[in-house]
Amino acid sequence: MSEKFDPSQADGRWQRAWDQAQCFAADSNSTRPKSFVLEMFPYPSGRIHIGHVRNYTMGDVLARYKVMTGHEVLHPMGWDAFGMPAENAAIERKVHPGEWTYQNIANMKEQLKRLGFALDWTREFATCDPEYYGHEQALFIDLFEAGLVYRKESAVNWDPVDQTVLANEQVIDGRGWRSGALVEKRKLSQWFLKITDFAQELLSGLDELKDWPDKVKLMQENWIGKSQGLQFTFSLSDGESLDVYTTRPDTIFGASFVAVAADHPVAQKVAEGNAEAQAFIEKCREGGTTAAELETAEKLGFNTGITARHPFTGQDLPLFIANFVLMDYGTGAIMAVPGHDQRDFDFATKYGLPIIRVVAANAADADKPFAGEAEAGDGVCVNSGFIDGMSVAEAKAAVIARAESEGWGEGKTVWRLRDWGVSRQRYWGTPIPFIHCGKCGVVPVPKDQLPVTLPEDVDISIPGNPLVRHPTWKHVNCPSCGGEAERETDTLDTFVDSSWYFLRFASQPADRPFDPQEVAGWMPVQQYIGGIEHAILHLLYARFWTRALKHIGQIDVAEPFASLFTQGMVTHETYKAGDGSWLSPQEVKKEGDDWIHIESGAPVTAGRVEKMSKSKKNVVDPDEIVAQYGADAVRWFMLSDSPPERDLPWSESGIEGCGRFVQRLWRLFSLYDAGASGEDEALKRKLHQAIAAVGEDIEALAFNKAVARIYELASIVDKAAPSASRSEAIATTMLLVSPMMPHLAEEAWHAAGFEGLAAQAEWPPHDPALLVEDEVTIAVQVKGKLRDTLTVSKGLAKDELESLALASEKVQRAVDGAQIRKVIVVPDRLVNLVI
RNA sequence: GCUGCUGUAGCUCAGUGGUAGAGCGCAUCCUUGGUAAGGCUGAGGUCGAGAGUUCAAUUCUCUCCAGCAGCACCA
Repeated sequence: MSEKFDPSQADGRWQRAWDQAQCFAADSNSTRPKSFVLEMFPYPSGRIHIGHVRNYTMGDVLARYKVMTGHEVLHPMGWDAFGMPAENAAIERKVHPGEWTYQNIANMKEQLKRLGFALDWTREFATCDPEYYGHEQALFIDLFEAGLVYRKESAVNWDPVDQTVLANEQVIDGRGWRSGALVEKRKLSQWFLKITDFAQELLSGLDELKDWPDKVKLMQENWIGKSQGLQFTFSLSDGESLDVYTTRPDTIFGASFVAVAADHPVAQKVAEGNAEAQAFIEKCREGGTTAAELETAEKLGFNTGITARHPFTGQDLPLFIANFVLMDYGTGAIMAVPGHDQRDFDFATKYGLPIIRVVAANAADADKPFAGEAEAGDGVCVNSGFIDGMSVAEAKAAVIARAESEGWGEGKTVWRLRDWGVSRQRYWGTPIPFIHCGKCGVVPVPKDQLPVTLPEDVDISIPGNPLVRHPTWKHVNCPSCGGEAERETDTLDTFVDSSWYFLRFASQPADRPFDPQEVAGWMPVQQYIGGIEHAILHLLYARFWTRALKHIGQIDVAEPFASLFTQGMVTHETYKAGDGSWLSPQEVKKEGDDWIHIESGAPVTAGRVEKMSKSKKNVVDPDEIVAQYGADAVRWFMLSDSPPERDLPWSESGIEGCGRFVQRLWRLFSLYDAGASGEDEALKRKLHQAIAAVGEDIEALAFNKAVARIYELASIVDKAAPSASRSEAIATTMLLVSPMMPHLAEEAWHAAGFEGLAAQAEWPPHDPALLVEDEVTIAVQVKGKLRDTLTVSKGLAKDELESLALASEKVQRAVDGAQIRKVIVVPDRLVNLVI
């Protein structure tokens, strides 16, 4: 064995060996238990960043561990390759988006390979491969035929300069993020997926996801936003009627006014003959919608002069147009109960409207005044006619029942979730496979004509969708009547591409999207790992697609990801110069307690530890550190220190320490001696405890704990005297670190003379009998304070422990002749003398 | 405002109803043919604050404080 481990030549050598042995190609026909380990596939932006390295290292350790514990593992990798950055790059660099994308994929694949990930590259694909998106088009048509896809006029953000629709996130302060043009609301015919049909399923399905973080489930629950209440109709004084929705029908007797949104038809009608109302509506529209603005925005209203008749009391309630009522939730109109809703309370206070108590802690408090704010809590109904004395829950049911029997309202469930608009007026996406015919309407492209591919000869540098202005692409004959027709020129939201890619990883027939049998063998994904930023959209869409495909009978699994893990970010310190510009960590140094700029000597502000980003200059390039320290040290660092779900602060000393530990293990491994003899019982126990603990930690994704165990084991083995037991411990340690430091493990395994690859070796079994110590240390306390310890054999009887404790000189001194009132003996743990 | 998570050594984190731990960092010493390094030894903790339960609380319960994150005029 050489004296140092040299990653620069060992890493590549073992990576090639794994390739040649096809170690990580998944066999769908294997009889072993199957395990599908998946990390969220990357967008091919050009370079792997450190967050990818952390994400994929975690999945890799689990995948390698699963291989070693006898599983047939599917651990694939691919590319979420459609999207806007490719179009932007095309504009900036005058290259075709496809060329740019595939070049990035080639580069990033090389980077991933240098990290030694145990990936099945035979199943690699990019979502921009016509083969992949062709199957996606087929699935889209299937969903259309099942009634889960429809078209509807919908208001979109339209950038008049770039001639495109923008996502909400791309509109900043009302302007297009790139053009800076004022964004217009435009009505366009858009494609939608009926995710709302699955709202209840997606909500109740969360309960079955035992191995998902509560945080993510809660976020999805909020997003789906189920609320139950009463929708009912007010008769208005102008002869019309108005529907309102409330989740608090129990407070209906406390309603003192009615309010509609500025965009509500009732408000529009009032504005027709009333300039003042018109001006008020305009003012409402100007209001911002950010959280901060909402926090401080004053409640404003306009009294229409119309009144609404209360269904129970017959009272005439004034009807306001109010800025805090939203058109797109419920019916866009509310009954306002100032006593029990803070917004209504603020409004009523401002406009001098009655504030009536209808819920109180008990009947005696029926006329208790309000303490300056609304009371939203539970209690009993008061001042409320026939529901007086009922609990809030009883009253809700009673009011709904009465409304239904009298025919002026009904119990209703309202969802915050909206149908998913998937139309994008973009080039670099999956073409929506439909044809518009003047005679036949919207006709799906016949499946034998799929894929509908993107034309290559496009000029993307001028604004607008190149598919629209392409000379020939959109002109086709109607598949139904044969007449002249036009292709749909919208492409699909890229979230569609990532909503079913795991199925394509599991099964890749040429003639259909996937094979249901094969999918059944692999799905659901046993462990999915990715960033928390996808907690809602991607994970909800993927759950929806899976359920939709089950609904139309294509697969038999309802939830795609049995277990989800959201890993933390990699962070780094930030530094700012006096002029506010960011400095990289290489440009600064610490002098005493202050930071200074190395070049100029000027003082520098050490900023927060933040997510690595180019703009803040606190990035570390994976390639550079792999070249410097080797893949194993980098992988080890990604796993050590922080728990995987928390942020990991990058540090120079940390990676150096990891590099040293790799060498330290190498020296330890070089002590392996097949001919050593002699038993070391104590070492054996430590070894078997470590085997069990490391395995448990990896299965629980507690990688930092597994790392700590290995540090501990390495110290113990290092200090042990040579023996057959020590050699066994050294060889076993090679296997224990193999999932985390696979290159070092292979090199040592090979140098020690073992056959085969460490990556394919069996995970060392542990002997449960060796997990318990045969000697234990007993604490001896006097009045709960530790006075002495005793080392005794395990399982010693209580009375023997007691007499041993009393015999202790230190204990006698502490007792100091006092009378012992009680003795507490916990076998194998302690003796406590109470005096 | 609502919801969730986190407070243990200088830093990053394990852990436990009964003796407070690891890595890094720091200090001392040794090695100077493992050397842009290796090793020995060591210092360092009111386990966020307070109260309760208990023979015994860092651990269980409650209250509070601080930090982080998500959601939010959702009727």
